[in-house]
Amino acid sequence: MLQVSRKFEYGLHAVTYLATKGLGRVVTVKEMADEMGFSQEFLSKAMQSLKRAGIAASVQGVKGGYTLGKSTDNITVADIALAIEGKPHLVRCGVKADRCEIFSSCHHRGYMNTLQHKIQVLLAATTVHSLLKEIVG
Amino acid sequence: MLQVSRKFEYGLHAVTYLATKGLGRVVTVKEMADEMGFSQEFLSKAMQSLKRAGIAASVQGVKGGYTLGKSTDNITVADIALAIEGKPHLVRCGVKADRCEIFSSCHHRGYMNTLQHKIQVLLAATTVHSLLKEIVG
DNA sequence: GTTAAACAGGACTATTTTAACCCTATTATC
DNA sequence: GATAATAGGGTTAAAATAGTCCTGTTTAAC
Repeated sequence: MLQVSRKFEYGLHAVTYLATKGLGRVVTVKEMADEMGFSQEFLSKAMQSLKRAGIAASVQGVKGGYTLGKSTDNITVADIALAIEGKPHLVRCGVKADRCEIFSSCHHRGYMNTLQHKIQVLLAATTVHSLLKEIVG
Repeated sequence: MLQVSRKFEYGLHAVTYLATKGLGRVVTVKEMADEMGFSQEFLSKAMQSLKRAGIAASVQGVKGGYTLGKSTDNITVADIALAIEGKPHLVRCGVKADRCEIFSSCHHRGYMNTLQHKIQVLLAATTVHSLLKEIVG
């Protein structure tokens, strides 16, 4: 519970990997998957999500691959989470009200929403740039 | 992702329900399940977890049931989460290192740990007492 | 212009986790 | 002793996640 998905972990690793390679360098999914030791196909899905969100940019064709789509101080952990997992919903009723048996009488929706918002703020407070400093430093 | 489990939701509702009934009143699982409209058996498991953690107290036998085990300002949302879901692990390597393919070369463990800690602080900042004020007010 | 290396993405399968249920104790009241 | 409750182990069912497969498209190199 309250665990990040593997796809998100993959995506985060990929973004920092791209970042350390510099903006110019085009990196293939194969290279990243080999380097980091996880499924190429699955990482590929994560990259596609990141691309759609503008966090990564892709080059198609033979010499193709991915680069970052924005500067590292313009990408937050929250952006990556949103790109890969969509809007967060701490509780079920956030996804669909009918997933909650007691939607109409629920007392916690207010609290849960502010809690979710605070977690969001936490994620948005870290940019890839600041993450990198931790890694290098 | 980053969603609270149903068992936790049940537990939280149960705790606030008990709290509104007052410390003296012994409430059966059946009553709570009926009132809140969810599975009696499953809620029962949540109550057992809460009891083991001292958040709820139980009375066995015919007139038995549950009451709160502590005062409402002595129970935080973090306590309930811990009682029901155990120690939180935002990332897999927190559960078992061998669940992570790149444990030794991972760059994010530090960040993930502080992030988890901050979420923990967030949950610990809300007591059942303060939750109740929101509900009544 | 054909080939090959890469991304794009839909559809499917497998695995894991979560939720729910069943059944048998045990406890205590009447 | 009957009954109404908690206690809890074990099993099944459902849902979410992770991973695979396959086919198409793009483009560089030959």
